[in-house]
Amino acid sequence: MLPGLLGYHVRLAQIAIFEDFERALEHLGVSPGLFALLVIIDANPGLKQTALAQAARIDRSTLVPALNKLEQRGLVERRSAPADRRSNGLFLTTAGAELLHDATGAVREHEAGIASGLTGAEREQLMDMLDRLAPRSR
Amino acid sequence: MLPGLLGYHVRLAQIAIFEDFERALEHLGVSPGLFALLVIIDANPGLKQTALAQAARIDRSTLVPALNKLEQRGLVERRSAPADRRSNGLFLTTAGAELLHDATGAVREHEAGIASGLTGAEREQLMDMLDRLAPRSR
DNA sequence: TTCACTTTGTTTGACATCAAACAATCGCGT
DNA sequence: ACGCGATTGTTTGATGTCAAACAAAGTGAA
Repeated sequence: MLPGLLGYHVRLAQIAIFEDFERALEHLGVSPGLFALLVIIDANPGLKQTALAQAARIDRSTLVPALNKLEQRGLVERRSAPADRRSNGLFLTTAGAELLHDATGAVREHEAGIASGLTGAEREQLMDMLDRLAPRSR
Repeated sequence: MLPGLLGYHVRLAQIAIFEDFERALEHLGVSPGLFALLVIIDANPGLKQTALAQAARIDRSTLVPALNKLEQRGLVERRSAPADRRSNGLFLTTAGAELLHDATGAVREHEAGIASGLTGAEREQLMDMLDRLAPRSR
């Protein structure tokens, strides 16, 4: 039964990919979730926490301890916005930008590794088909 | 950056599929994880807990509260094995088998829904490519 | 202006998960 | 027969996640 279900294969692939990602970026202390946060902040300096949570597809409340960790490690800064004293603008520190640079290189190698069983065209097609899955939920 | 990564697309697909699954089987109180357990027990009556955990790709310790819930709901039985007093043989009750039957029908509809944007051939190809991902981890 | 409603970040509670430690039991080698 | 190591199920602790509730701050309508 299970081997005929798309969700089963997607879940197994997800587990395998995240395990490989963790292994590839272990020396940098970067998980898939933290990497996504760094990438989004880097591309959108000054982003509010709520907006970052939406972009990263996690709950506002889940983001809080993650940002605390990144801030304690000196990778991200929360600057209270002058216009709206409720919200924080998020910025990468120099150390954060450097770590993101190193992590990006490691992620590229990881990506090549997990896709090594696929041709370039298959890889594109795979991402395309994944995006067309579960249309009701999008 | 993120939209070029396989892991990103797989994760989004995974979230969407599980959300749809939850919605489709909400009336039965069956999550993807519990469904997998029922399917595996049904196909392998008398299975030990450790073996079930391996088959379902979860930790032995994670299985304990899940089985407690299934047992409390009267869907699964733990029968202590006469040959090895450490282990429990797992069996579906009549109620468990009936629930699994209903759930299987709902899962078939769910599967058709999430795959509605794909042709049958694409669906097969998608599962095949997912299985060829992250070869280092298999 | 004032007051209800919304937004923002945070705290708390519930739950799934893994890893480590544990007692009970088993099995094997001597 | 005995004892050491492995196995089995469980408990405990840490982490990541969502949902609900909350205070502080902003917004808009009467």
